[in-house]
Amino acid sequence: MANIHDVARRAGVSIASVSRMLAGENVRSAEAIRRAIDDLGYRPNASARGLRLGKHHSIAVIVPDISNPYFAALVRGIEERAMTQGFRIIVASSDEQFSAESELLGNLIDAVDAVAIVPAEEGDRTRRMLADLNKPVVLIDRMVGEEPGFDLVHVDNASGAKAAAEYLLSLGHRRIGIISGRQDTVPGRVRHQVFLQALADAGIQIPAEAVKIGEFSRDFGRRAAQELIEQELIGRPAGITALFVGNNTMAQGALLSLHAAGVSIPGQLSFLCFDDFDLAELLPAPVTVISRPAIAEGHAAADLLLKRIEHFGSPKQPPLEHKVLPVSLTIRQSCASPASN
Amino acid sequence: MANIHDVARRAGVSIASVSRMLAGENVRSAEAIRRAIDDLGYRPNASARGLRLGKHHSIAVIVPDISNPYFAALVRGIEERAMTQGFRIIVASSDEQFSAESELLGNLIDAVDAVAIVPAEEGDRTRRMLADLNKPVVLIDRMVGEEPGFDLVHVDNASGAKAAAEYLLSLGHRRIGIISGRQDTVPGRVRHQVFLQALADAGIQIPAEAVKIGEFSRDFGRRAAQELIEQELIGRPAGITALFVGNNTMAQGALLSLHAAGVSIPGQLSFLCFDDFDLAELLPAPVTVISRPAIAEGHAAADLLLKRIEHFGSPKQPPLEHKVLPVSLTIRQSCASPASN
DNA sequence: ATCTCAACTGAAAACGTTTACAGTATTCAA
DNA sequence: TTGAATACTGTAAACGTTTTCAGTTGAGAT
Repeated sequence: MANIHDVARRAGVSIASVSRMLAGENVRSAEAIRRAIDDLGYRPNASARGLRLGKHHSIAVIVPDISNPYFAALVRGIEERAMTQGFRIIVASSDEQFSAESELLGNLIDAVDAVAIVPAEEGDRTRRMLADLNKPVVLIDRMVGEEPGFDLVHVDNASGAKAAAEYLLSLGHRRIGIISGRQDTVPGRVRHQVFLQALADAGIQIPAEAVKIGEFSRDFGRRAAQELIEQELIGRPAGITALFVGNNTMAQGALLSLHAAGVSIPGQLSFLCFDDFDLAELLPAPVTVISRPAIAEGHAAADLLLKRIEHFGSPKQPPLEHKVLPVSLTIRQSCASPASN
Repeated sequence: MANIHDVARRAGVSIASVSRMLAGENVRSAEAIRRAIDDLGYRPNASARGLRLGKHHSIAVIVPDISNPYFAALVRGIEERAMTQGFRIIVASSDEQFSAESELLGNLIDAVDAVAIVPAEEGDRTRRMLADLNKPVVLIDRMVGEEPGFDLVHVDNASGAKAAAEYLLSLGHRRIGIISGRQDTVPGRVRHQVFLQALADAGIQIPAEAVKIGEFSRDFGRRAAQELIEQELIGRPAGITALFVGNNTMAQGALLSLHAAGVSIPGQLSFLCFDDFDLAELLPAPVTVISRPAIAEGHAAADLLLKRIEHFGSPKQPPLEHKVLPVSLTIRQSCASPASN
């Protein structure tokens, strides 16, 4: 591989001129240099440049699982925006594990200028680890402590959960079940609590046995719905008439169980979940959802990061931003008024 | 950020000793060095190391679109395997465009040791571009020319298409429609031709108007099915009784149209497609598919690449490998015998 | 013809590593 | 106690850039 010296020699100039020409400065022999570069197929060495500049033009993106369509879309959004500024993204999946996450970051951190992360854990050790990185960080979707000290991109979980509750109430539901994700995460907790609060405000209390809390996983969704069925809370006169599920993966699992048990939606049960998903509209009962703008979240995260990278190290940092993106209730056909009984 | 000199000074040794200790060699002052490293929080600089070694421990992964669940799973497979060997992956989406792809690669190539790619175009210019990279390359899912000169990971498209045709024939279908992807790609071409050939072998000919060829996109699938409906080829006595679709995204689009038109599956039309997809089993008629092992493809690709990286530059390269992974017919409920009429 | 100023140029240092080489300390045998 | 062999150590060069600093060139004004 040709290096800058080869180019300089062939063009009959010093390496400084080549470097300057590449940087866009005025150089007398620009034409000769350009020709030499073409002839030799020269491309500046990224490591050398990174070493000299202390920059890498890369962003680490850590998500729990890249094969989850929501995170894939998020990554795509970050990628789109970062690319336009000449940044590349290095993607890694944490598997929702703090240990994997911190190891990943340890390996990656020297090769990137900034980190976009959907943290596995929202505890203080995550905050400390990220702070120790000493690089720009943007937190997506989740939190770490009260005052993380990083830029934030969230969706409006509270409004979404409230809208869900009010929609169900407006249809006349009074006995409602809920399947929620981990309460040590912002989306899990906010969606859960706001939904319950909105019901409480209307004087409705959910019986404890109709509340399921666990992992944000398809498998937990499946098991939780299965339990509800076995508890005879679904499809019975005294059972629940509506079910709210905290995210799309759990919802898919729940749907699997409900389907297997032959529960008719919305006939026997109204179904509503957070996060849209592919094909939601094709199901026997197209699912009504609170949908969120995953790609836009990625854009927002990248924008925040890019801005911070630009000013990093300088005395006057731009103020921390907390971007909250709107969600919307997408009404399809999985909810109906409860059969009067 | 502390560098190796700081560590050496604090431990009272030369930088060479620190470097050696880090490399796992025997060093008398290992303990002191370890302590100094901890105290200072020293981490070797990746750029400097990359510059010196000419290695980066990264793999570029180029897919058409990371937000497509199939590619996301593929990436995950590559990631899983690469990670175990201490390699990171740099992901980028080409949007199915050669220009984007080559630009991406131009930017990335100096920062990676190898490339895993699902090429946007299978033409010779792609082959040339990849060959010019002068780094290990593995082609996934698609081809570039007859003799690409790279390692290959494919799924057994031919067997899958054949199995699909034979299954439909065995159910008694004789008038069959097909929606296929771009014929300038291996998956598009092989699936299309083998399916047709298998029918031809049974003496069955598909009428030209029941053959739709286009992009591997949801939108094309939607339009193609819509055309079929408007041509009155579906749901009419003389129409087709079964439809084979070349991949999952087109299938989802087609399902959208069919659903909107109120076509009952498998009552009026048997439906079968290549590639499994999330929720396929939850649809009103759970879709029968030819499923492929996306994660395993990723593993295979990473293994090939890792092996080649290891031997790169040395005189005796391992021979080029072409790994073909099996697919399987997953029978659900979208296919039935045609109503006799 | 001379001077000033602007515009450009090149040599060299620096970024943080790894490693060849030459050197020094340690061990062991005699 | 010496010598040879072994084990470790440090110096310095190299990787390919960017950038400072001190020139050099050329244009324009006088």
